[in-house]
Amino acid sequence: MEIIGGSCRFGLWFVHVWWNDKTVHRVRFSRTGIPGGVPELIQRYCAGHVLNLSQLDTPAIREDTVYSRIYRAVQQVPYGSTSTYGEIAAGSGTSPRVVGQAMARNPVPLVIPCHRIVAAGGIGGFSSPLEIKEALLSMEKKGLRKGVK
DNA sequence: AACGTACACTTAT
DNA sequence: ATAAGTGTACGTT
Repeated sequence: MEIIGGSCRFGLWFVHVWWNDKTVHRVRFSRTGIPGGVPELIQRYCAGHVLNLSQLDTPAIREDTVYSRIYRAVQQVPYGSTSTYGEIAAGSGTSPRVVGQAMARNPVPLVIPCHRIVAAGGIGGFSSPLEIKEALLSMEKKGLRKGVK
């Protein structure tokens, strides 16, 4: 099946998604939108609904590699909570530094919620503006508090 | 194929 | 505050 691209709004940014059916191949953030739609789940997530995007399928978690193991561990982190690089490392049999690398190269943010992984002593980093990581976390926190919205 | 360097970190001085 | 330790990837020999 052919991969289609689309975007949807998230706060000040646009989320670009390349996907087909229930499989998401690539996600990235941008200041500008592109034509086309995104999976309904992602649309609703961006609108503030409390839902776990890890139910979406992505090739990145199917490989038999260290990164895939890490990504699967990251997907276990529930909406609105956070984990640390160290914890993910322990859970996937590697080292924190590697987790950082995996996050930095994450092809599908949101689907693999790398924004929920923070440093032991602070928020840690983010490839796109750190602002986005903070916005996502505070949105999730807010969503939990309110129940749904 | 080996080698050096770079990392979105951590833990121990 | 600083440094040593960590596992993997990537570019350069």
